[in-house]
Amino acid sequence: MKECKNIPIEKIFKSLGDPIRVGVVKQLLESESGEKTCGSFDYTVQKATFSHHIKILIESHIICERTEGVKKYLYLNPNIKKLYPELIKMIKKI
Amino acid sequence: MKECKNIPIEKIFKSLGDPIRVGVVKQLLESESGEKTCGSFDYTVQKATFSHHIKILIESHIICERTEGVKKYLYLNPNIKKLYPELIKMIKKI
DNA sequence: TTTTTTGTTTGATGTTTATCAAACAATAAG
DNA sequence: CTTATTGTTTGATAAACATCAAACAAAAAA
Repeated sequence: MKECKNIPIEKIFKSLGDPIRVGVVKQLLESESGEKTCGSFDYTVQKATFSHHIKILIESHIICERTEGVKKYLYLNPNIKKLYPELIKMIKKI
Repeated sequence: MKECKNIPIEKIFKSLGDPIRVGVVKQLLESESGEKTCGSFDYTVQKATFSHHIKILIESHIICERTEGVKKYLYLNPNIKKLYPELIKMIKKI
């Protein structure tokens, strides 16, 4: 099974196979600036749980983070957009 | 989170978040006729395990089955192709 | 009728996952 | 220095998952 720049497709699918995680990506796509702080998302779990999901998205290289003071800004990995533009299209449809 | 005709996107992603299952879809895409019997796939697990993965793909409506005598033919769900053509494109890239 | 082919189901086992509460860490503000 | 804000880590728990071997089922062939 070929891989695209070390981001295997099944890992991407697995990462997005959870409503909270796919919700994060959707909310990022809908955000004006393209980035959001962890605390600014809509989610239905405890923040510890949410933090866990964010970690998974970062480890699978779907999102990136940028720290500014005490806040952490999340944004979509530009590589993912380039490698799998179809993925973005799909999630925008939801 | 909106759904497309009762096939929620995160369920699709979850189903495809496994190398064996995404491999099944890929092999179907590569097959001339568009369908294959269970036994004709390349896989690295016991047939009981493979059968389990096939069940998951069918329950998430990614593939369909058609029985002919003692054989069972699998093919991609035409609805998935219509609703998420991007998905097919992604998997073809692998 | 017996055997072969094709695939499923069951039961067991170990792993991974999602979740929470509580404690923690780092920065900023008072 | 103390408190508030923002987010992470840890430890525990229950559920889901991947896997295998063995038994099973249904149709076809011998």
